[in-house]
Amino acid sequence: MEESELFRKKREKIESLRASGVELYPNDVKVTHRMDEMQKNYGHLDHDALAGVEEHFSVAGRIMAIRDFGKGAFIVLQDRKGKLQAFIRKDRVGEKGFSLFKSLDVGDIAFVAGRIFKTKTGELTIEAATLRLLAKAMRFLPEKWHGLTDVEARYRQRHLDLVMNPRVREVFQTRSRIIQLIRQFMQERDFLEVETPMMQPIAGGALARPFKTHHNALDMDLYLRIAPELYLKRLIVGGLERVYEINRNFRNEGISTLHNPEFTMMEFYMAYATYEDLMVLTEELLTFIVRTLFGSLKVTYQGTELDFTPPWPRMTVRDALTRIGNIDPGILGDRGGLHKVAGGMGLLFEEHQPLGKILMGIFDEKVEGRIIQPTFITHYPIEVSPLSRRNVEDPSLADRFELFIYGREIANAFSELNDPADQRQRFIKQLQEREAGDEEAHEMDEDYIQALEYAMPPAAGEGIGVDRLVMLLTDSPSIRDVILFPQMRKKEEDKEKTEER
RNA sequence: GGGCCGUUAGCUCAGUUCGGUAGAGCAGCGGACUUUUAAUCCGUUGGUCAGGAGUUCAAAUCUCCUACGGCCCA
Repeated sequence: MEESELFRKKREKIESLRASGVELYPNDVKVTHRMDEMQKNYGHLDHDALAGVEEHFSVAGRIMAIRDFGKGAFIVLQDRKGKLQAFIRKDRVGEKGFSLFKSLDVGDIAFVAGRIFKTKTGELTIEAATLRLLAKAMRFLPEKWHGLTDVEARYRQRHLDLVMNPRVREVFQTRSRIIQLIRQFMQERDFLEVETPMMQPIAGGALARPFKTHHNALDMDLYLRIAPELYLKRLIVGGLERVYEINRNFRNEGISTLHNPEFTMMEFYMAYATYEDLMVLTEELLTFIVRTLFGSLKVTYQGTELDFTPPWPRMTVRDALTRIGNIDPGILGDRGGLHKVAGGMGLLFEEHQPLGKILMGIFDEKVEGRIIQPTFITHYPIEVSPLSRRNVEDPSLADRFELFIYGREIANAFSELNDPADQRQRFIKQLQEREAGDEEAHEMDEDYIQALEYAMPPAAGEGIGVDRLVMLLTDSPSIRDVILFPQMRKKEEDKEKTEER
């Protein structure tokens, strides 16, 4: 690619700097303080109080601004947690230090050591006794005032987004905190964190299209997992009783503000528990996270207040369809009526499709988006729940719930099906649907059935969509805002490069 | 998959209505300035107008195709 004049000049400037003996990328300084702790510990002191602080401070960070006055200047340094202004005076850093300063640019990484003081305008400032260049930037940062706003550039060059937008750094710090709180909560309840295969010979545990790959040495097709479920339940068979995993799932489907092909799921299984126990546990987990983060159970998401105060409403799929979706209860068991209603919404179902599937299609259309406050929806049709335990009173229903918040599915849980004979029948049903053209239907997994034949204790399990949870708790409108490197199409020039190879 | 909108300097954006020599701010470069806060002041460089084709005496602007992105719908 043709280099613009701007970059050419910059490169020449830096080469002459290198030729003059300035080390461009040294790594021999010790940083003693962080910007945010300095602001916190000394920001409130006045000029005279700071004059009594004898301590020397060593800080480093990216130069975000330079305000030059000839024989003195202010530079703004940014580290991972904050910013601090440094004052460079010719009569303090000396001739050599000052000429180094004159070569510095916005975007460079610099080191400053010295004492602190307050300026006339009341800003905490470190006065440089020592100034070092730590890493020279070859490229220009985006504009200081507007920053980087182009969403495509923000996702493709997340490093720049992170440099320029403090809010983005906060989102990912909060994401890390949320995951840490999940681990703390699960550990306190004696759950064991485990890792199960990401590459599986059969992509099971959910109804979705997988990514396919191939192992050369074994000459064997493998799938990136769509869920860890069947492996985690093998661990329940093995007697671990309480396990969880926080890891990526991969689904070969569309991309939207709610879907990324790889996304993070917290999935856990608990022996001797039912889906009803998990509703309580879910309330406890989320309220623990929300309360720790906000000190309150009320969170504003995109201008809407979400109230996490338990207990959260519980409603069956059937009731939700009639009360929230305004579907005539008389047609819920009537195939003809359901087809008509679904058709009216532009949903086309073939004749052989099970009733439960049509029901859930209507649910997705008419109900899901309208559930704003945290709500458990229970009693799912058995046909769309091939791994769930059957309800004792009504065998057409599963002992299952999903948690919805702000119109989105956040969690999915059920009492586990541990009867191997029933599990085999369910897989056979799924196979029939697959043969009828449903690519998302579950595959037969003999190995898993064999594991169940050794007896799995009664158990319940749940998956929580971590990205979507982080969206809610960071007020992020798109899943791409909470995934550091969301999936993007290749740019044209990259495609050409690939073809050249 | 469909609809709408967008892509102009390193960044943020005008310019497209109604075709007539490509603009601003920041950044950069040169200069002044030792307590500034988007520092200020003087001067100044920088463009494959996403890519391609077409219409036209003339296209950033009109038409078509392609790529990428955003929002909405499926």
